[in-house]
Amino acid sequence: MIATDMPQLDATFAALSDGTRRAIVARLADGETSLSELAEPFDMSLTAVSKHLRVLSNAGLVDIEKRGRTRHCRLRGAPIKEAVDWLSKYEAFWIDRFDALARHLAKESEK
Amino acid sequence: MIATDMPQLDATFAALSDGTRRAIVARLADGETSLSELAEPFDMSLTAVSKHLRVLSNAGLVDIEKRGRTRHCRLRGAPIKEAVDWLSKYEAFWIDRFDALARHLAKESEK
DNA sequence: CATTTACTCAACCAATTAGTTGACTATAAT
DNA sequence: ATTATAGTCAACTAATTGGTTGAGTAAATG
Repeated sequence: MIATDMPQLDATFAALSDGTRRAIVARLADGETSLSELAEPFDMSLTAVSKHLRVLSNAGLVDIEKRGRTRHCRLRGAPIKEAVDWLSKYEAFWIDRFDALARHLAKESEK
Repeated sequence: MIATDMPQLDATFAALSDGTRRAIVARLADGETSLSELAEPFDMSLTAVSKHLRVLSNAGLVDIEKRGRTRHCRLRGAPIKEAVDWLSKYEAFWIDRFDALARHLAKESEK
């Protein structure tokens, strides 16, 4: 049998498969914010953005903290790291040749 | 406005959000195979696996070549690289602390 | 106290997804 | 020529997704 059952990875990749949610992640990388501020640049209802945020929250990508009447959102890195770790297993397929060459030469020059 | 429209990235992350498809990717990293061979370990119909493979193919993650009556499948790295490149922008959030500390110390010691 | 702000919640809708089965086509093997 | 293999295609189903609106709650402000 093959390990197909990795719900955290499912959730992370699914969360990142939507442009609005990736934009939210990008925004949160610049600093914590409230939902309203997050929603402002998007051409959709606050409810819609709230739902996207919940998807990110369920995937563990953002932390939502109730502070007074606003919700403070913070980016969490752990799931992103897990995704990168998974993708890294297939490095051989996506490392571009210049990179690969550069690394090879770097290793050589260490000797 | 924010760049939410990156259909290739949408497709790549969506394709990778399913365990069966990730298992197919993992299998193909070990070498090219036919659909039947790919399908063998899974507890689902050949049609179902064929559909998963089509999702991967549409996302550009695998290349399907008709060879006689079998389909030969090969992993393509470019979309994976694009995903890694996107995720790398948020490195600061997922680099683990030992790594981060090590880098910090390395930089300090350079002075 | 009244109002505005920052949300949540429930109900609904249309589109997509992940799976099934049954019928079909094309190639290879006996 | 017959049969088995490798796979596609169409039709169906159940669940999920991404969006909407309208009503409601909780906290800050006038």
